[in-house]
This record gives sequence, C-alpha cells and structure tokens, in this order.
Amino acid sequence: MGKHGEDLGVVAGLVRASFLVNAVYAESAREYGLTVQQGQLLCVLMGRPYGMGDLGATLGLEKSSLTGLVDRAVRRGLVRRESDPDDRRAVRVVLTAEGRDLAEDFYAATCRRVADLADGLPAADREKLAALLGRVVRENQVPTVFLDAVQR
Amino acid sequence: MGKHGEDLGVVAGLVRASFLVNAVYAESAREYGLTVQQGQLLCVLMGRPYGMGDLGATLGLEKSSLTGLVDRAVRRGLVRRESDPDDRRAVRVVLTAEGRDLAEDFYAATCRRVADLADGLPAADREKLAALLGRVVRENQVPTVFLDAVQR
DNA sequence: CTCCAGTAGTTCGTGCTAAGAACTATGTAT
DNA sequence: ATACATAGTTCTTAGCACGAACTACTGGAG
Repeated sequence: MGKHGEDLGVVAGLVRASFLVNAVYAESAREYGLTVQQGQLLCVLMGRPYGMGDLGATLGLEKSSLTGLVDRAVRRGLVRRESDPDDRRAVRVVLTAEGRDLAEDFYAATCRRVADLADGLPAADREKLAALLGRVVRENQVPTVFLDAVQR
Repeated sequence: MGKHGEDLGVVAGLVRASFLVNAVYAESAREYGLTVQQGQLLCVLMGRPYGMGDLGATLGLEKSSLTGLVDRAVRRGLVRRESDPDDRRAVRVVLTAEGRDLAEDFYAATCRRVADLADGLPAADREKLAALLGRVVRENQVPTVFLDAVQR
C-alpha cells in the first residue's frame, strides 16, 4: 500500500493546512509591518546569528536572494551584519535590539494565531496531531525555521 | 487549558510542516516551469472557471494582484479570459487545453511529492493525521485551493 | 427614463522576492 | 606561488502583492 486513493486525504490535509498557516503567517507579518520573508528571517535569527550561507540553506534561498533580504532588514534597523573575525570573507547576520524585540513580539503573536487554528481540537487530539506532524517533519529534515523548544 | 506551553508542539509542527509543503510545492512548480502562484492558480481552475473576484477570495489576493497573475498565465497560454455573457463587466478565467494538461500533470506530481512526505508513517497514522488536519482545515474554512475529492 | 450608488476589472506606481551569471576578496592546499 | 574553493555582492530579469485611482457596466430609486 502507500500509494493509494485515500492518500489524497493526507495530501489535501497537508496542502490546505499549509495554505492556512501561510495565510496566518502572512497576516501576522503584515500586522507587524513585515513581509513573510522578513518575519522568517527574524524568527530564524532569534535562535542565533547566521552567516549568509547557512541562512540560505535554512531558508531555502540562493545567496543572491539573501543579500537583498538582509539589506532591507538592515535598512529597517532589524538586523546587522557583523564581520566574522575568523574569516574575513564571512559575515554574521545578527538581530539588533530593535530586531529582537520585534522578532519576539511577532513570534509570540504568530504562535498564538497558529495555536488558534488548532483550538477546536480537544487537547488529546492536539497532542496527537503534534506528534504526527513532528514525525513527518523529523523524517524530512526540515530546517528549524521556527523555534524547537521554548528555550528563552 | 488550551493556551499553554505544550501548544508549541502543535504550533511548531504546523509551521514546519507548512514550510515543508511550501518547499515541495515550490520545487514541483519549478520543475513544471511555473511559479508557486501560477501553480495554485491552475489547481484552483482545475475545478471550474472563476471570475476575478472569486479567484481573489479563494487565493487570498487583492484583485489588483490578480490581473497580473492572470495576464502572465494568459501570455503563457495556460488560461483564457472569457467574458461573462450575463454581466459584461465580469470575466471568467478558464484553463486552456494546454493549461489543463499542465495543471493535471503538475497536480499529480505535487500530490505524489506531498504524499511522499508522509510516506514514513504507517497507514493508520496517515489516516489519523489526515483526519486531524481535515478537522483543523474545516474548522477554519480554508478555501479549496487543492482538490477535495478525486472527482475525475 | 435618468441618475446614482455599487460592483467587476484594469492601470499605475512602489517595494519586495527570487534566481542565475559574473564578479571581488579571502582562504586553503599543493 | 599557483590554483582552486568559499563567502558574499552586484546586476539583470521576471514575477508578486498592494493600494489608489480609474473605466465600464449593473441594478435600483425616484
């Protein structure tokens, strides 16, 4: 089995849920004056600074796409480029204080919103859903674009 | 309960799964020479023709954003604007033959890919996941951007 | 019938996103 | 020292998304 008709259930579920999450994410970003990509950038950087290369790998973008994204974030004062002392080619992108504040607010608001999506489910089902999604995610090596654990 | 710490499980799961699906969708689109948005447009139109207004509502876009999207799809010969005989302001966007073929191929390929994401799960868990996502989706009134049932 | 408010789409201007190719500068191995 | 690889940027092209202003048509109210 595996490749049969009823798979459409999971497929449609995943695609639509993803559509839903995208919409929520976009709305949340908009509310904070961010684009989705900028929001993602901030969320990734909440964990730690990244070089342009790692950032590209994490976000699934070419390096040339990143330059602009980071440029705009710099222009908005959300992010700073620090040069890596160990490698003068390299750069570390770091949140500014303002960027961190915004990132945290945005992150919290987005979490709240996404959590609301699953609000209708009883707690047990929510946990089950989390477990199943967790497995899917783990088996497909998704980079951590959104925090793993609450590690503040 | 409801708004507690362990909700992060569902939230992170949803967000990352969504990231995963987005990536798969983008890759699939790219392979077919489409952008994600064009792919979405085609998938929506597989079901039936839409007016610009409905299309905007379904895809979550402003009408001004749609003009261009449809224009480009028209330029590529994937879609056609038919004027509604009952309302001369209105337009119905319809797949061309070429557009339908491409849409069907793209849809099938994307389904396959998304299904692969859940491949690691035993069938019973896949069904459970589908059911849970189905509930989330239903309770949040997601427009049908991806087919509901296999209605060929 | 006329006027007018509302609806369906388009146009225009702005800013953002994404990619590839060509390039600079630095690092590393031989 | 040469030569190759790596980290980022620049430039160009194409597409996306929005709001504001606009055109064209519709459906009522007087």
